[in-house]
Amino acid sequence: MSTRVEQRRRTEARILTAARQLFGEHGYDRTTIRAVATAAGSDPGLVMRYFGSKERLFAQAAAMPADGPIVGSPAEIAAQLTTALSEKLAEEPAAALAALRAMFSHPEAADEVRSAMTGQQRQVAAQLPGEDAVLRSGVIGALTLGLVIGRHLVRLDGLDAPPEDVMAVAEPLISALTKDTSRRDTPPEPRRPV
Amino acid sequence: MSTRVEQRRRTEARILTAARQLFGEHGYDRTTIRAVATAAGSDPGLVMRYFGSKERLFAQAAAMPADGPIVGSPAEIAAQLTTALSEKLAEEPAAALAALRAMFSHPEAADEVRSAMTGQQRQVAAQLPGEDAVLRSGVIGALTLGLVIGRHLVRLDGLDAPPEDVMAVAEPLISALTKDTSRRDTPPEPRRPV
DNA sequence: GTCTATAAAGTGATAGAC
DNA sequence: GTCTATCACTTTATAGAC
Repeated sequence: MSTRVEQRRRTEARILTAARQLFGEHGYDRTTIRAVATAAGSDPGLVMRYFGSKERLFAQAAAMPADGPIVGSPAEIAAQLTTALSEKLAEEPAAALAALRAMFSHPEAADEVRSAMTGQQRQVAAQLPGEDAVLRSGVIGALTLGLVIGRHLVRLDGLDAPPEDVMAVAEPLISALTKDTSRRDTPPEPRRPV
Repeated sequence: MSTRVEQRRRTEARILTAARQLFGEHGYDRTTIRAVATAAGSDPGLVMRYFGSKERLFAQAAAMPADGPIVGSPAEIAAQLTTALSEKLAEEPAAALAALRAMFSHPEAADEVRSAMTGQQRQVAAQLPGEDAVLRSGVIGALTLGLVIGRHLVRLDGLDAPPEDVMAVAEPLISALTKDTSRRDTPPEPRRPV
């Protein structure tokens, strides 16, 4: 309300945005409170005062926005997973990227990512047919992880194509993985145009 | 030859093994020269004397063993990629895992991994049919990356299955990706037994 | 309330004792 | 040749000046 708390809210938001970007670029250890403060046009003491510790600042900056619940037939599940992935490829999800980059050196970040992914995978696996539903759901997770990391973090060759093009290749894979694999092995069938 | 250089060689090997494991577990920054020395039953000064710097120690410990050249028809390429992936899932490639974990916070490690993967992807893409060969080859890379990371580094749910089981799910995907996607979209066809 | 100065701890690297 | 002691630096976190 008052200009005081308004100003503080804005500073906090600036700090969080700067933290998200720096954690996402350099990981946990190499992102210093000093650098965050400078990037946010503030100062280290203030960052500590607002967030208490580097760890708590990270937790707020890298909180993974949970995808909504995924329910329906295999085809519907495939569609929802495809849409979610498509968004993650198109729009550089800053908080998730910070968590993803940091997870390889900062165990707390790994827990955050793992619990988010495990939650979704279990949910999906429970609705998929086949004895290997858990495994297939794990492969969907791996594919998603690989595509997001490969595009935004590692910048793998070929993955810098327009999101629609990437999804045109990924969608049939996800679709196939939502069906019972214990009775198939032939690759996708020819279709029409590109 | 002499016991002197023999002993030294063995100590160097012990240090390298310890370094690989620790870099693979904790990443670059959180692996200290002191910890490596202790794990190798040696001492920090010696590690520095042998390897010159932490960066050079890492470079030797995390050098990615290049996969052999990949050539042939799409089906042959798929088979070779499948075999290579299968090995990476079965045997915990210590050096590669060190490079993979470190790459997210240590740019030098990222270069190492990226150049290894890009080299292989370009090679594969050049031999695949279709306008989107580069993209499909990138998706193969992302899938491979996701599976290796998901299994060994992140321990994603469902990916702790026996390597053969994981490959039974992954192989049709790789096979599909080696074929021209610009004319397909239907998922894999039903087959016979599990 | 905001920021400066500093404390406490841990790092890679080095010099020199054995 | 091997290892101990230490340097120079950087970090988070805190205490207190404005």
